[in-house]
Amino acid sequence: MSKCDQCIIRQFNSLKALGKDDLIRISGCKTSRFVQKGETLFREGESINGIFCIKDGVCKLTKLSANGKDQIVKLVVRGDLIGQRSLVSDEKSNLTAVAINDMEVCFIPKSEILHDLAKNASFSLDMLQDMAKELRVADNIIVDMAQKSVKQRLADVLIYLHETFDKDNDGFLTVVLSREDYASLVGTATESAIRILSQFKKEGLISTTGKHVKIEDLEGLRRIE
Amino acid sequence: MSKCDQCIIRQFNSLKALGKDDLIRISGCKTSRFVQKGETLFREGESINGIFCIKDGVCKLTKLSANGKDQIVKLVVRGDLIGQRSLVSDEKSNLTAVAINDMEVCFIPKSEILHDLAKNASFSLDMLQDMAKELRVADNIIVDMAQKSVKQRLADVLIYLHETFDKDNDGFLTVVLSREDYASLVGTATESAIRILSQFKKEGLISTTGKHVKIEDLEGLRRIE
DNA sequence: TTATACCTATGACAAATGTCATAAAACTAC
DNA sequence: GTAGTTTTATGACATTTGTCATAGGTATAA
Repeated sequence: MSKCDQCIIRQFNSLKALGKDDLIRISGCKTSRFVQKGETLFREGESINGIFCIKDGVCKLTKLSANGKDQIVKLVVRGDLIGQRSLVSDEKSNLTAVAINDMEVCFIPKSEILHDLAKNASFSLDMLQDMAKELRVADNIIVDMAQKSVKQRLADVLIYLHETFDKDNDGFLTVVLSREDYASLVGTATESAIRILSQFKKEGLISTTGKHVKIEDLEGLRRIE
Repeated sequence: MSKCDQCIIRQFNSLKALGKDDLIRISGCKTSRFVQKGETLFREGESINGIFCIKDGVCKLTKLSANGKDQIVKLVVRGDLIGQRSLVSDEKSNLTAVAINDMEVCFIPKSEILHDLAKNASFSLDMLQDMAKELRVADNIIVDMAQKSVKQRLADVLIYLHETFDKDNDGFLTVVLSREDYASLVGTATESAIRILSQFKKEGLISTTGKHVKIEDLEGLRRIE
């Protein structure tokens, strides 16, 4: 089993604030797990009792809305932690996590993390900063949802994907989302997402092959209004 | 000048986690301030360099959207703290704060709070929990913005106001918002908000006199879809 | 490979929401 | 109180978005 203190992933999240001895202690009780594409990591309403550290892959955090549709609240990528909120507020998860890729995740039980939160001020400050950042992003999403058109939001998502994820040799995004996922990210009907993506394709802003998407004209997407 | 350790307001926020000696130290450097209705506490992009504790009154936190409209992200009430995010992430404010009522606020400079964050684990844990809660609320708002109709969102806002704020002798809400504020809270055009409020009035769900609103049929509002 | 299920695409239409114009009401300053 | 200004109200219409139906593609497993 790999050790946390030798894991480069932790450089990308709050775990970097921990010292070597803490990391070794955590190594001893963490579990590692492979999650297949489409598999559910945890569901809304479940107690997670720990945090997940994403070693590889991508997953979507969704929330069931009043009308029965799942809405994607956030994409979580390699290096991110999930479950901090439920951990510190000692509540059940408000979100469902589903793998979009094959993933590799580590799970650190609650007690270990709480131990560090209570003892290590720089660790809890780091986590506080992380949450502050998430909150700022959430504020931006709220405003965008309220004020931007579906077309703009979809363009934003494409720009975000382009800036966040790798491309293959032909320039296609390595994250492959269904049209339903795109719809769920921007909060619209699947048909609307399909229609707008078709339009973007016609306008030469993107190209698609099946579910694979390539951004052809980033500046054009930025100009969408 | 009143002392923090004798202030009941702190029971409602993270400051309750501080001990008497810390509170007395803070008392010594805090400032107290009256803010008139309509006055701006701080603007998006400014450095706040501390946190505000709302002793009395209500204010709106808004964010300028790409299309130039102000969107209300949150209402902040008596007992709430503002500025924690910018404080811990050491960034300029991402929101503008404008008083909706006459307010009384205390301002605690950054250095004092950081001192406590670094030293007092239960204080920083409390603040962490507070932010976790805000984040959960933000997730809910994102989903609502994406999935609910304007009418539903406006009904939600009315229910929220009814549950959060006091009523006068005739049952009217003591918070008085302009139609523009209502529109900005749900993310719609002012005319749309006016139209829907008129409709609610016709249906007997609310009654209005000028800007004053009274919820007449809470259950009816909950049934809106 | 083929059958099957699922996903994508598109048209037609309905419903929701935004925009512009204008009038009435409410608020403010004098 | 009155004049002037802002806010609220409402109609008419344009635009956006959602819904339903249906057809064609694509992936997957036996």
